Amino acid sequence: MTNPHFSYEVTHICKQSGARLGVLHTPHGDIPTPIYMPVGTSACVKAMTSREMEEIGTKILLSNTYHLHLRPGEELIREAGGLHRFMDWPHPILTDSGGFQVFSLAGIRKIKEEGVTFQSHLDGSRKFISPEVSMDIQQALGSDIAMAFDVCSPYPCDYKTAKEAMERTHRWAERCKEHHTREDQALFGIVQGAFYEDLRIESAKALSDMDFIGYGIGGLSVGEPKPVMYEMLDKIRPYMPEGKPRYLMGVGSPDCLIEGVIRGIDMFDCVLATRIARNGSIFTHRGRVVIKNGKYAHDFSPMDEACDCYACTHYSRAYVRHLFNAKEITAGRLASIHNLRFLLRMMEEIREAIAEDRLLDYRKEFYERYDLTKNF
RNA sequence: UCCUCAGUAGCUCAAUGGCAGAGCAUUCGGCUGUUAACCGAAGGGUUGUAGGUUCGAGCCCUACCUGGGGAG
Repeated sequence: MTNPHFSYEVTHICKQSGARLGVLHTPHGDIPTPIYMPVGTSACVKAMTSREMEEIGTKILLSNTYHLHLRPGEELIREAGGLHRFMDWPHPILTDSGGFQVFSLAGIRKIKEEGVTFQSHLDGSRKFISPEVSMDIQQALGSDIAMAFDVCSPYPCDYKTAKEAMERTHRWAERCKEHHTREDQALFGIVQGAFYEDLRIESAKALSDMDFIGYGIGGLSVGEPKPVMYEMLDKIRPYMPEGKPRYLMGVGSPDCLIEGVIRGIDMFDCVLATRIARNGSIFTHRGRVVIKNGKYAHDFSPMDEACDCYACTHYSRAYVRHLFNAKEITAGRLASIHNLRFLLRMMEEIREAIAEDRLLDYRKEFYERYDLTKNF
């Protein structure tokens, strides 16, 4: 199936690692892959303005069907002229389907074949989202990429439950495809199957047969050890369509980005960078730093001397630490600017490394300088 | 000078005569398709001082010290 608004081309394959370099063309611009997508759940990357998002090099960002449906509602956003205009982001947007919210808000929902009934976390009112409803909402929002409404299973998860969740995800994927009509919006299917190799492979094959424009890999990074996630990626890789973008959903620590790209992933999104930023932690080229710690009270060097972001070129650790200490709202803003820039720049480096066939060297250099066990 | 009230964790305050606590602050940790500017943990005390009563005193009694209020 061809769509005039979307195409994905692989431009280079790293001879050293097999990782791919590509470009995803969308109605709001081209996206170089592999790419990291900052998350703006409620039509806003927390603490950031769209101008700042552009300045740090964001190519595409994420928003969320579930949250925008509850507030302010997709009709208001349609009235505003669509999500791009509403939030002043003229570049690509991907919307998550709400499937993950159904999973993470467990306890106040009931999943049936038809769809999910749940209580709004905002006012307790009864709501219903089905594959069709999710498609309607995402089409009203007008994102460039819509995600299928899936069933995410937990970790650990027994085989029967995982299989049922996967099979329902497949049936729902068909319904999403059936109901999705907007040509200027790409629909991605989502591979599930928990942590069972055969289910993951079965899911990858089933989704491939449905011929989506791109594929999410869901249900990972839900509490399992990293090697377990990496193993799943290795297992399904041969069964993922070669000419389509692969999106590892919800993964975005620096080490996971590299490991994911090496395993053939093209797209990532993650709240980690912005969440830990607001809570006083930052990424640096040497590892994670809890910048609110007392030991930085007199440290007048930048958060990361190797960083080119606005925060690092203008402010010191002591200053940012003071802002956290004083509960100034700018603390979370500066840390967010930095953490997002850190990941975006790292992805730029990864793309360069792929182009120069030296991604394994890049990974080696990364682990030599980036201490996963200590904070500095 | 007298009367009166009050002195408990860095701060503001709890605690029938029966294991001395909370909130905030401090320190440290966690955070992966955001219900998160959030959540968790730890450190911190000769209960103003000195005596007394009591099996047992932060609490009751005496004196003193410090501070607030009042009278003169």
